[in-house]
Amino acid sequence: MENLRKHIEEIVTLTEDEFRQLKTFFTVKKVRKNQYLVHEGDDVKFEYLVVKGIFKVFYVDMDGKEHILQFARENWWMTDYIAYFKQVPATMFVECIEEGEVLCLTLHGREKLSADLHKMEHFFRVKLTNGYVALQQRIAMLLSSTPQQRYEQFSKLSPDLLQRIPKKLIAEYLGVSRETLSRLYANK
Amino acid sequence: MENLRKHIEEIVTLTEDEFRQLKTFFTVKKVRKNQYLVHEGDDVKFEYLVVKGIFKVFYVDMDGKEHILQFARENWWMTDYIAYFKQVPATMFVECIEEGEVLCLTLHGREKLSADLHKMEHFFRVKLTNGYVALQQRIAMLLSSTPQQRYEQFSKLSPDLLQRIPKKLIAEYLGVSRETLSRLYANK
DNA sequence: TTTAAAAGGTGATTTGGATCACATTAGGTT
DNA sequence: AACCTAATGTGATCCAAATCACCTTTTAAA
Repeated sequence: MENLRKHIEEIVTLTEDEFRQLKTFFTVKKVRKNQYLVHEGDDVKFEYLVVKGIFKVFYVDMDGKEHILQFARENWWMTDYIAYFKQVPATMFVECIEEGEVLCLTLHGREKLSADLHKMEHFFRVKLTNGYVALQQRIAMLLSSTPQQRYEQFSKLSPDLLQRIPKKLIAEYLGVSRETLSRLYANK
Repeated sequence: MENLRKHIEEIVTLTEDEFRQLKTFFTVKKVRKNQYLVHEGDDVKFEYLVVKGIFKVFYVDMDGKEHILQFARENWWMTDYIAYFKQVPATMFVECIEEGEVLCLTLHGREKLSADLHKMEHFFRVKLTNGYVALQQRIAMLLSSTPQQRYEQFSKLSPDLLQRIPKKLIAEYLGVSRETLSRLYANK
């Protein structure tokens, strides 16, 4: 919960009272490797703030292939947002890659916090703004760049992930085959 | 300005006073076909709410090819959000496809409105939430679907655009070549 | 109404990656 | 340590879509 306060106060400052009120909306959950937080078909009750560990948000297409929408780590928020916001069954999975801990927040909690505390509505808006921009950049990348460029961009942005997680997953994130990715860094 | 009120009140209700205050932040601008609202390299002062007309948000890659991030029409918001939010030079263009009219809002105006009126912060958060979800769905599409499926999805979502704008632009939006797109609907 | 330019269609050719098929290595488990 | 499974690298083959080239049709402009 200490992290939570620090995380939020990167954007807005909270009084003791506000924080006391706020934290009642969050619950802590430890997660082991390979454990699912969200499974396709689920009714998605929570979004998660990662305190520790690494997670992937992915879906399985009609051919059974996995595609990763997001890697999440410390201080990242994640869930199947389509299901969470629209209150429809999940089409995605959220799975733990490296064991860790998350804070869980219900949609009701999120909306209550936003309504009660203007500050928190601001916090969520800023977060969404950043997320929106990041997604647009990802779309730009998917529309125009070659596997080579995608790989280079990824290694610049997340050099550590490159080491810590299987290359197969990186391929699923970049939208190239495992084999092609492998040949890329062989090439230089 | 009538549209503006209606548009905002789809999400929050405003008092007369609030609306009077709010509308001072917007300016009207008529736009002709082929006119640019944002040009690569620009300092992006505004985001735009489309009142009338059709617009495209695109960028030009290193090979000189255009890629369309967004089509915008009545009641859509648009700009080069990366440049607008981060206050860096534009890497994108916003160009008018069918003449129309937009309402312009500065980043300062947006932030002021959000700070002064909790309602408006809520409005923008809800809008961003929807936008975020839409972008995620677009990424999912780009990661997994075939040109065929992209075309079908697009014609389901925007059958009218299919008629009103050049197929070349649709190809640039879907991330397939003009020729491939042409052969797709020849096929059925 | 003529002329030019943009949009659209379609065959032929090329090609970047996907796919397939193995071999090798690294990790994890009992 | 032995065993099994996951991760990775790499050659060979294949294929969907890009590219190239050109023609027809539509639209807009002079």
